[in-house]
Amino acid sequence: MFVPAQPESCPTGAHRAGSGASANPLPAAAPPSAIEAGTVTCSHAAALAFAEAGAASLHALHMLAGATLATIAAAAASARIEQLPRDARIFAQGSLARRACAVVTGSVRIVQTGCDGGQIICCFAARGESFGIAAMFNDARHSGDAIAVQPCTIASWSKAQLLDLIEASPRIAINLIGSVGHCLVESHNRVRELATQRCEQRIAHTLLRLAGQAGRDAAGHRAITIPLRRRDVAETAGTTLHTASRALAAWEKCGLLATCEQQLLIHDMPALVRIAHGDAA
Amino acid sequence: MFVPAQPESCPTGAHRAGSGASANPLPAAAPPSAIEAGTVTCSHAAALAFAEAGAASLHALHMLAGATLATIAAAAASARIEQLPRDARIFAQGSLARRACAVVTGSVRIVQTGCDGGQIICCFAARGESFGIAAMFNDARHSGDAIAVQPCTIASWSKAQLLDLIEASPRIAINLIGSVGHCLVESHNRVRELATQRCEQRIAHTLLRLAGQAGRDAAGHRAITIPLRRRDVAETAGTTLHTASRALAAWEKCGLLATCEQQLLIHDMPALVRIAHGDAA
DNA sequence: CGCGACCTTGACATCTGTCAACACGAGTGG
DNA sequence: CCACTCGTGTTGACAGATGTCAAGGTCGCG
Repeated sequence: MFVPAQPESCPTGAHRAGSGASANPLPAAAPPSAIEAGTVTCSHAAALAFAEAGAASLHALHMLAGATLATIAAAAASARIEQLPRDARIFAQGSLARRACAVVTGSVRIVQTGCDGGQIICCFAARGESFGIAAMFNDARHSGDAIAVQPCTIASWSKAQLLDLIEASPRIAINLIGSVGHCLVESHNRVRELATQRCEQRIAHTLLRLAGQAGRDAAGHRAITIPLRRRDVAETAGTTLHTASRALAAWEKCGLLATCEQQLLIHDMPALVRIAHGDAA
Repeated sequence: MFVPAQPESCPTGAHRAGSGASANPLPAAAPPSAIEAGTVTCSHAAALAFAEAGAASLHALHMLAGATLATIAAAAASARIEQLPRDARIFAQGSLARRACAVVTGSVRIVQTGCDGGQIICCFAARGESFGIAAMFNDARHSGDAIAVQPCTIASWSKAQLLDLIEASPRIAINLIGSVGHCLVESHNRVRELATQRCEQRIAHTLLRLAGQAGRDAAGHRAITIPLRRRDVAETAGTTLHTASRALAAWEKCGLLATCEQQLLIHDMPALVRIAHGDAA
């Protein structure tokens, strides 16, 4: 359409395979690209349950916000709905983007690996959010792996199906522009933070963003509902595991936050905001 | 639509005004938000010339790629087309996104300023590209200033007009998703580079990206048609003026590239690619 | 001539990535 | 049951890249 050529940087899977660095070879355990291969991993009973709940659960998808009931029904009819286990790979970096995906339940992380082995987490997709959209509409390849952080229910549509839905209800396209646009704005914020702020500040920003995206309020604290390893925090904040670990350990020590079963609980939001602003330097 | 709340980070104009850092107060010379205010700065003669050329020039816009002649005519009919001088501000960070813009001629840079005064260039928009889209479809505020790098011709539509166009031709929405999606992919690449690569590599990547986006081949070299100050390179690569200057000066010294009237000429692409890959460490 | 915008260069401090070692729990196989 | 491996997290020491501070140079312009 308007992408003149493959960009010069090389985050593609093909390159990655050729890299000698191999900081993170693909986990042999993960089934390759469940969605792409059409490998439905849900049990029969679960499938039935979700067929019933199907249209109902799609109501909550952001891409269908404001759509008519007829549109939602049409979307539900053409959607492929799958249940995937933790760590399943939904699509692979470098593969052609054939399907648009949305998270019905669970959460997904999009991981990009550079040809030098450097990894970052592009973003997390939480309940209701779409992912894998950007590449599809450019007829391009996915710029990262999509991995199920938790057991997930994922809805997906082929490009043709999605185009049909859009033709019938441009509202979906509007929503998708908003969705991708929101990611873009966040990404630009991350770029600025990476370019101009300290590690500590960036980690704080990362937590605040995640708390805003997938937070749940509880007794006196706010919990990030996406399970996070230290490594995830590091790769989202654009630093190393070591630095992230140090910062989080220090904050735990002074009671600012706590981790409980890979869930982060933020006890003192104002303090975190202050750190993010660089006030408490 | 689906943005729960304003993110915790604070790149908005309002914050910026309150910041004591003020590394870069707004240039007093620039007319405030020409497009927003409807301040048409083109001469009468120029206006006439462009009214004639109007529909013709819009053909080249990526957002109208593949659209029918009728659609393009409709777009041309509702578009506001303006000529802006160098350094004009097309919209301001923090202002409500009311109009979708596209570059007919010239080029635009989108600059984001953090509340701490930190600045980055989110992206450049070259001929044919759209900008200011992401924020508009989220009913949000612009995440950066849009500044004319050169004298520009800018087409713009109100949200209502654009929605009408999309209703009539969903293809436009598809193109816009692709456009925003392409920005997103590039932005993720930048995030990865910032998080994992050295300054030199990032500067090299920056130049390669710009050469791909707005390059012109000439006798034995490739020229970046967007005028670039050292500072622009630095803020695009996510480093300081000083470091960027050092790297570029060194590369000029060994004949890898040259600058001529703010135009960068790359003489040895393969070498630049090698540096970007980190081979020539 | 003075001033501002832009660029260059040098010296230095320090943040943070890298290397290394260790602890802990879960799973696995003997 | 034990030994072992693997993934994950923590901590310390250290070097080096790069931001910061400082000074000066060039060019265009009023």
